Amino acid sequence: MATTTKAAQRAQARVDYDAFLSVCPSRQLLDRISDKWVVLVLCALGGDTADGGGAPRAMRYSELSRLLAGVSQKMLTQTLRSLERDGLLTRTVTPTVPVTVSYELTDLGLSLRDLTRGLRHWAQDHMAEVLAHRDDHDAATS
Amino acid sequence: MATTTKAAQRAQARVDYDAFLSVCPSRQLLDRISDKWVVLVLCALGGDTADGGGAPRAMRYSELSRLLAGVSQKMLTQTLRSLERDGLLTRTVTPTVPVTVSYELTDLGLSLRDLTRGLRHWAQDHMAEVLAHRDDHDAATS
DNA sequence: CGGAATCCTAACCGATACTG
DNA sequence: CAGTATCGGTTAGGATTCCG
Repeated sequence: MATTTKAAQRAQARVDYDAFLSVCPSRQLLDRISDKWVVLVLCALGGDTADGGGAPRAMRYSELSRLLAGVSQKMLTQTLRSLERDGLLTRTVTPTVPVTVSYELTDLGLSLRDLTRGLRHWAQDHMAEVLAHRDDHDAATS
Repeated sequence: MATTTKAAQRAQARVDYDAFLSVCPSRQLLDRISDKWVVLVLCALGGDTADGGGAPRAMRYSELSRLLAGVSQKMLTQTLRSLERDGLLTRTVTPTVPVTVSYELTDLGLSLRDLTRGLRHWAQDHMAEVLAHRDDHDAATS
């Protein structure tokens, strides 16, 4: 055995490359932010509906579920949990007869929402352009 | 058989819910943007390195590969292809002896980079805050 | 109502090997 | 150098069912 071993080389590489983006602490957050459902939940709770208007407001679980629709309750719950854990939203349980739970963005969550809103608007604004490029490319490489 | 059938109900639901966010055309773009490697490639080509400075510049495949490091060539190629297809960057092949390929952001890509840069900065700025919340939460739910 | 637990498939993604 | 092709492990994520 012994002799170099690819594993050792890989381990070394894993140390070397970390310089730029890999273990940068913001990477973990970036990964979290770059989650599809995270962005959508932020949009929903932030009142950033399709028309771009609306004020932030608390919403109940079922309300979110209905609004985001395409999401399974598993993903919704999972997303809400992680956002709560990170302090981007608060979860309030009201022990009424059938339990009532409402979610609301914190200041931290609101600040992030401003950015995700930008992403949404960019997507809307440049949609046509991107689709045009896509067609050109597909036609050229057919 | 016949009788309602859950499948039919689900099919109906699938039509109903599309109103808000599901089939909104910006959703497809949002999904693309919300990709980890897409954001990193944009940062790299946009000159948005860890220190936040730098001007956009063309980069070669191997250069990107080295800079992003954690990425496999499969993911890098795949990401670059999709970005090229969407017109966010250009791929230029120079038929030198060993082929030279360089990638550069288009205006469209640059406009998106401005947003992803914002995300990166948000992540850096609020990193500590998020981690603090996370600790609190973990301690409370232990 | 608002979840948690289970199962199970589809996709992502990394490692390897081969091409031009 | 800059890819493509293939295989396999890991995980995301959907459907279903049950619980407080």
